[in-house]
Amino acid sequence: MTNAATDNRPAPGTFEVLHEDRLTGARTGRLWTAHGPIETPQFMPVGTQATVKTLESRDLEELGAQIILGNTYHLMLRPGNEIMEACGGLHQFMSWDKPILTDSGGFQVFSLSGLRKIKDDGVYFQSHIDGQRFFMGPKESMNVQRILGSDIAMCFDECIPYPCTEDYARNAVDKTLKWAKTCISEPRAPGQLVFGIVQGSEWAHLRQHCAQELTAMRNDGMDGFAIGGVSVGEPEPFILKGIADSIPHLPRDRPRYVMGLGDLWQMSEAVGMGADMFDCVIPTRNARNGSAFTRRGPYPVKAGQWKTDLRPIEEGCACPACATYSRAYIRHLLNVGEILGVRLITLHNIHCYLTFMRTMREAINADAFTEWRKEATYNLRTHPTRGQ
RNA sequence: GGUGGGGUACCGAAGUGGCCAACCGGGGCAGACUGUAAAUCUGCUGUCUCUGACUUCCUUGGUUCGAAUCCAAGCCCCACCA
Repeated sequence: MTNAATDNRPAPGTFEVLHEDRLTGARTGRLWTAHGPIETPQFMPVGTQATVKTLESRDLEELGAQIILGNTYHLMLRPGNEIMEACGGLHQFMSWDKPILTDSGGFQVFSLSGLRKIKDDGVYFQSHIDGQRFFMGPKESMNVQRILGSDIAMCFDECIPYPCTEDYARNAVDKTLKWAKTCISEPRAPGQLVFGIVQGSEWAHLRQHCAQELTAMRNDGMDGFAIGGVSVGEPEPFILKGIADSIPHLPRDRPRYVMGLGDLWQMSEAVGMGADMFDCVIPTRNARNGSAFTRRGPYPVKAGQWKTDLRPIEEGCACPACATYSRAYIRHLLNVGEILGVRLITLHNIHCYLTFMRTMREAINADAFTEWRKEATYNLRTHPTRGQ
């Protein structure tokens, strides 16, 4: 791109709401970052360790990914700050020049709960790799994210497990808010945005309080807002409740990101509530475990019934895997443990997710979101056969 | 032809008198997976009228209250020797 084009770009953090649905909270938008715009609603593939597993940056670009995730905790351990700094940051390191969002390590407070101790100022972790002990608080997390040079840095938070007591949740919210204040005032990479995270578990008043307190920081460097502590093992109604309890208390003119949500149907529901961004390991992890996603729901490609089925993973799909290979072949690759099998399904699943979001955006722009969602719901939730 | 070793469920392989429908691994089948300690994990895998019953451990016959396990014969496989 030319300098002129770069110069004319809106400043990082600019969020244009392009179209709002009349019947629901759904909207389309465009969020500008230091590495360009992302269209919302958007799905962000997860590349924890500087790679969306099995894919290279070129694949992601060809699939139409507009933004991917990296992880502060994991990248701090390996390759570590020194190497990352020497390599010019995450974009240059992995040859990806589109936007990157980095998770702060807050999720590891949850997922590595057996290897950490939470204090008022941060978290003492014991490395899952070699047992080395280290401290990560809001300052440490933001420093790592500054070095990574992500376009969107997440505030270091405490991702609350489910279920938990109200007292525990209140305490976690207090810490998350206190840490958020620290996060927004730490040094940043050029143009780097910072998003705060709403916690509160299943208590509406805690989520409201957290959302309002974060919103109050919007003029002090809080560029966007996320909903955390959902999809941490709770039943689906609680996932949707956590989102519903949070979104009404977040500003309409700022991006809203539901963290970790990645069920297609759940995302369409969340968009209806006004959510703009999502990330999830489901399409990539489940691909590695042999499951493909389609417009009609997921199904196991590894299943023996496809042994001689010459159809692609999904009929009518335009992804590189479906363009060339049969499910019989891919099933065989999975069956014998060939790495290409999981890569092909990963390509397909990411394509499926990105296409799902693109058609959703088109439907919103065409004032047809409700109809689109009705059809998607039918296909995803009530279609009787899997894989057809 | 001789000597030695061996034949166990789809495959490999434990078990050498009762706790054996038979450890374990592979394969097969099914399920789970939501800001990635995950190319991982879990369950099932003789038959049935399935909280019980029936038929199994090369074949046949025998010993024993009781046999995959002991004895005899036969068939087959492997190694070495001629």
